[in-house]
Amino acid sequence: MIKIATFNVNSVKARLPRLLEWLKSSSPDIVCLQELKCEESAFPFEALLDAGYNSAVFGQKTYNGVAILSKYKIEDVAKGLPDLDANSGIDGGEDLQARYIEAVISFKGGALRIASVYVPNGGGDLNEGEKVEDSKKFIYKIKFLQRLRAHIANISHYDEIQIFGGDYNVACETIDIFDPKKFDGQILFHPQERQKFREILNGGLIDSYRAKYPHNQAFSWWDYRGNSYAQNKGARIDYLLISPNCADKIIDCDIEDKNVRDQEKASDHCPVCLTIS
DNA sequence: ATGGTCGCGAGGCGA
Repeated sequence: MIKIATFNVNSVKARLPRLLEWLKSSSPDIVCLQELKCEESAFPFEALLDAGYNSAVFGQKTYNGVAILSKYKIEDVAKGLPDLDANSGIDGGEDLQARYIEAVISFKGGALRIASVYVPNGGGDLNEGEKVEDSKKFIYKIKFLQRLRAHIANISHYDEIQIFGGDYNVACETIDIFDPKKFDGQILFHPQERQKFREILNGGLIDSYRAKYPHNQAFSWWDYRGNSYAQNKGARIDYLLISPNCADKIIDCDIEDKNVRDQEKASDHCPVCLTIS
């Protein structure tokens, strides 16, 4: 058995005590982290090594930043999505935002490819009369999802288990957001981003939590504002997407908000976990 | 309620 998790920590430095507590209680083997909000040089490698985890880090000052933690050796680390579309128009063709890291992890009985993904939020203030789907940030989000889908397709022929864990900033279906009518056309639940997310699933990846629990409503993120967690006004935007060859290996999936999201100095996200045989 | 609350870094941006 191997336990894999994804957790948007909203600053790894601010969250370090909470992260270490959770690692101890949950004891995942592999963790995808997002929103480190620090450069690699400031990442708490030693504290995590003391807790039993190796780290591979793609950092960035102030914003973004992704990492992979593992009790096992981390190999073949790749940072950033390959620029598969020369006309992506992102920072002149090269994406300078640290939103994707991928590696191979070997353990007793096998190996898997793991990616930590931080899809752009795509929201924010709009210019006068501007629609969500016309904003620069939203267009960047859609392009990122397209690039991610293309990369997943390009490596889908490998003979290995593949897991793409992360904050996708998209609630997939109406069950995945607390007020789907209110959020229809808004960020996190706009038809265009839901379509792009669905294209990734239709490309062959499986939403492991939904596969295990087809009808459960469970959220992985609650806004800091408006006392949202206490009222359970959240969304399921953090996913562990798995390759089809892993579908029959699912033992359990958990969204671990208890003793995490309700703590003092909590992230606005909670960990999502998957145990496979 | 065009608000609200975090984190970063030192004013405003991003989420």
